[in-house]
Amino acid sequence: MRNAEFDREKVLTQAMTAFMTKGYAKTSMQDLTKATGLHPGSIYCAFDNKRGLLLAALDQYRANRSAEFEAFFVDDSPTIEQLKRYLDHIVQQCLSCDASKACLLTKALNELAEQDEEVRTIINQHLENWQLALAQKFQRAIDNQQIDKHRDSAHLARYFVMGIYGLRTFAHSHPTSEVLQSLADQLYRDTCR
Amino acid sequence: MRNAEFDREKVLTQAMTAFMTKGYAKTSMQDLTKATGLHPGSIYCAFDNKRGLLLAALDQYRANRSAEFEAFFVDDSPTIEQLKRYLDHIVQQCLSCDASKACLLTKALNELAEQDEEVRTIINQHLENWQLALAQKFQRAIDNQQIDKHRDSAHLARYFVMGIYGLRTFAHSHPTSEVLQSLADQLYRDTCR
DNA sequence: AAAGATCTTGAATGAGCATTCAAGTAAGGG
DNA sequence: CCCTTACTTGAATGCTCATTCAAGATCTTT
Repeated sequence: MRNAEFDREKVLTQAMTAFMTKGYAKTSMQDLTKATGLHPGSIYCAFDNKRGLLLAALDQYRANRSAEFEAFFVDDSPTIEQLKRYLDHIVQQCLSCDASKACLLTKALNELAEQDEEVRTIINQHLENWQLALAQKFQRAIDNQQIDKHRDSAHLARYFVMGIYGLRTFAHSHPTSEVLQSLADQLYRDTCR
Repeated sequence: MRNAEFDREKVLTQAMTAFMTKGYAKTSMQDLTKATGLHPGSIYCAFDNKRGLLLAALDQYRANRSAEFEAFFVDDSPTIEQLKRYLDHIVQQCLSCDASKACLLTKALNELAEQDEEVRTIINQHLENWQLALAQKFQRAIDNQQIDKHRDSAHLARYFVMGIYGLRTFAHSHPTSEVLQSLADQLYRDTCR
């Protein structure tokens, strides 16, 4: 026996960055060998092919974002304040100049949804889990009387998600932080009050 | 002298469809010759290269969408009702199964924004013009006391645009028409009331 | 320390890509 | 009605791509 020498998490993080920066189609295997430090053979041994590497990267991206999300909801401040801080965090991501401004899930969905049914299904599953997790937070805020009890948590979560999709697309035009923040602030008002 | 034999508008419409369906990178020149009926030489003669064809297609797409937009605002019904009908029209587009569910501008922006500064600038210019046109409609609605006079038309237009970006992304997960419509309805409520 | 198992290496492969260009074809002026 | 001019044609070009694989390296077990 002999174990693989590379750090899977590190490799996937670097692949994620490459895919987010150039998109799936424009990221060549040569780009990926450079980014990951792995030789083609190792990539094919570990991930089958380029598509397999994308799927693995998508999965790690999902896990990272999921942990990042839950971290906003561990303290005991009011849920709507936690939601506000989460939203502000996304605004900051959108304003950053590195690859993290994009969301790998939506970027891949945009590029591959019409071409690859399996990728579409996997990404939609991830996005739906995120939406369901958000709905739970909204429900908690409703239960704690921070949000009007007549509102529907599932609808609020969908609207919140829609707003974040919109913010991310809007960020491509390099708006000022004030403009982006004012959009996020209204999104917060329209969902949490 | 001798004139070109092909119908430029028809060719660009077919190229648009190809780019919207497969994305820019995955649409090969072979795809484009099939879609347009033109031979490679003719395409290179008329549009320089694949990128030139995209730019020409983007410009016609912008013109089509601009005309489509203005058509919603020619009658003399209240502006907010015109805005509502425009939004409902976009929901219908998002629900359709053909290539028209995507927006070529945002699709190309997502794919090329980080790679091609000129394309990004051109697309952002088009999107900003759309946003400005929307702001004028919102201002008209404010002037006619259909919308609270304390609201800012530029902000409302940005929020409306953000919502439409979000709706389009959301549509990739094939939601029911009820779900998508309820999101659009809230977007309408949050901007027009 | 030697054998065996598994991983790493990176050049080779063949397919598909954007682009070119020289030959073919048709229009319109004289 | 011919000749110039321009457009059309599509095979050829050279490049880049994803993928493979046989040789080499390294770890673990005995």
